[in-house]
Amino acid sequence: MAGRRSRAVTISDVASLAGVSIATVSKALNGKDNVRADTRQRVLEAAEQLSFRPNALAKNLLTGQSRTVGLLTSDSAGRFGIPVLLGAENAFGAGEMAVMLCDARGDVIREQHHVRMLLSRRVDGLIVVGESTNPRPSISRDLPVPVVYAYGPSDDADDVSFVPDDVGGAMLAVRHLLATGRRRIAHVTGPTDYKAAIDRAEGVRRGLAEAGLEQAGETLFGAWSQRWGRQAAEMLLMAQPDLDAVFCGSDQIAAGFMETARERGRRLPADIAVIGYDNWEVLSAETRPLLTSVDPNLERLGHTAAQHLFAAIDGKVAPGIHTMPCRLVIRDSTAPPGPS
Amino acid sequence: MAGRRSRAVTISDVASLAGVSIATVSKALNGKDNVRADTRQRVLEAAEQLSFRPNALAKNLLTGQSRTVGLLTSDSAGRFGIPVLLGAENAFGAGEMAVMLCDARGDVIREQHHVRMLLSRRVDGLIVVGESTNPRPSISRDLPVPVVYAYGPSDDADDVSFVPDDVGGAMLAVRHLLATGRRRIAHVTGPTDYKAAIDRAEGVRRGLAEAGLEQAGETLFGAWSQRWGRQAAEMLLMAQPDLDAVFCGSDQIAAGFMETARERGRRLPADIAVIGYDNWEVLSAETRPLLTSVDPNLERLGHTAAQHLFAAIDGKVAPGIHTMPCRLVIRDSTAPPGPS
DNA sequence: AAATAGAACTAAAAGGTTTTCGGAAACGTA
DNA sequence: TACGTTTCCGAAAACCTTTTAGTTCTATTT
Repeated sequence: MAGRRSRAVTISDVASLAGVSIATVSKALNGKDNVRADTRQRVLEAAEQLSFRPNALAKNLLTGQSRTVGLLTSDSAGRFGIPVLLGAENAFGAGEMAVMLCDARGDVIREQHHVRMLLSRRVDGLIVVGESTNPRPSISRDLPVPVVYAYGPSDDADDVSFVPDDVGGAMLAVRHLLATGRRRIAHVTGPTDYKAAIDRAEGVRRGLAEAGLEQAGETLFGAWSQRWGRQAAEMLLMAQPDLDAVFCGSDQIAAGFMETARERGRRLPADIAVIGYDNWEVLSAETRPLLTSVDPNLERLGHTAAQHLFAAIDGKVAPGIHTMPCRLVIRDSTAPPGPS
Repeated sequence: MAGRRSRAVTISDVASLAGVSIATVSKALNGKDNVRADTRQRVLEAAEQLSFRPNALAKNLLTGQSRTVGLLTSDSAGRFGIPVLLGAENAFGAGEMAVMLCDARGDVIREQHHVRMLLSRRVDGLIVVGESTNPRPSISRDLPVPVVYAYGPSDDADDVSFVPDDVGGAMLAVRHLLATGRRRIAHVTGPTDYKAAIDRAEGVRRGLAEAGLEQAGETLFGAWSQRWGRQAAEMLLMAQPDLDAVFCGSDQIAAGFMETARERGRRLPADIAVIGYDNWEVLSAETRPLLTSVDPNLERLGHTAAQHLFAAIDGKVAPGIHTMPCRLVIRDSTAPPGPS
């Protein structure tokens, strides 16, 4: 066990041991000029011997920058926050930046509390991760540091937001279905109070319009759950017996749909092709057949958000809502009907 | 947008505005004695007016404590790390503690890098979250701060580790199956190189031994996936036609098992009861019937780990591996066979 | 040998806060 | 008035590092 509360070793300790001034130690350790090679060597050895680590607190106090950003999330489950965090950490990684993670659990009070705490620690910037793609109240007003919104955009057009291109993602899916010969395409998605559901439905409309086709029935709005997928399958298979493809608004819906479709004797993907959304490997890599899915590229989104936060810290701001392209991960559930 | 690089307001600004010394401001703001009520009021108003936030960097430099802990995780997906993080954040929350999250992605070099970075920032302690319950190399040697291991224990018995009680969790499951009248119980679980799989199998053995019963066939070790659950179901239903319960080592395995069992015409839970492990709501709340599952209580584990880290920071260490009890979440998949 | 240029090094200040200690004011008592 | 006691306030030190401006050393040139 650790915990010896022995006073931490400081730059002066290194200086005494090496027999030089602290200024020289600082320069030697930071690779600055005007230090003789053998002196630098002596300092390095002394530092090594004492296992000296410069106190970042002191350095940061001096420079006024903490080399830290706050990541404020609301989705405790981490479904969307985590990939963004990973991307951000990746972008910062090499640069010795640290991420302080705070989960507000959808509570405004807690969020304000966290913001205050982060500000008093002098974070250099903030990334706010929404729990959905619905716009959320801005917190940037009167904050002394730049803020970047990821996944859920700010409702203030002057803020910088990065969101996945749900319309484009849905179009990718539809185009792929059309390219593999499907023509009677239905769409099952989540609740109407999710912008993601509305956007994806719009993408379907546009994708089909491009090809001069009609959607097979109205978009079915429900929930993001597997259960709704099963329920929608019952309805669709009954109402539209000649359906040859379904684009689902989430992998969960798709998993549910496929389960019921199989039970009802439809061959997948021969009779009906299925595409999901989110490319949540837990599901998409476990369905039968393996599920083709739209991947919103969240890790890249986080990466980009972090890079832009960097730029904003340096004063280069690019306000507005930036939509980030999705990509389609093609698996077995959309193989062409084929002769097999 | 924010980003005005106006010099941050300091305690001196407040002092000037209130017409007192900075010492008085400090005392007034921190609720110390020896400051007259009206003076304190004046200071508070001045601070409010300038929206002054004390610079935590300066305070921490002085006290030598950063009121920050590092959370080092290896499971990028966050499957286990996140609940632990939430629990830890909860435990710290009120106390103005902050969490710096670092993901090492299973890379030793990256881990060391992160540890160095955290130490130079003078974190008060470290929580290390393993990616499995297998013991992992200790990092506590020669670290100047206390370390607590969560989920994956340290291989050094002098360290403090908190792990879920997998043996006990499995016993809970078996006892529940026995209590609902099941007698021919099989066990399907993950790969043998996971301690979790071994432990749960051991729990099954003990649970059945308590009741003087034999396990229905050998434990089937495979993978943690749904696919393996389906495969195991094929084998089990063939080899042991009179099976009346299956305890699965993960919810994914259970979901796969149930899917195939249904396809093979078994009525669930009438013919066969099923229990999963992890209580991963994404799955357990979506299976048909809803899945009874052992919940390893990870959030509580994280909470406890954080509390003990606190204690360790204050010098109270309790070395050893502490196993934390699981709880059984009973849903429909284990309803008694009943007359219905 | 002296002068000079350049390299190598150091003293000191700065950054914002808390805390200690000494001093001043206010008040009561003799 | 003189003195003691509280009560309140402020000056200054401490935390640890980086940077600036200045000082000392070394080597080269005259």
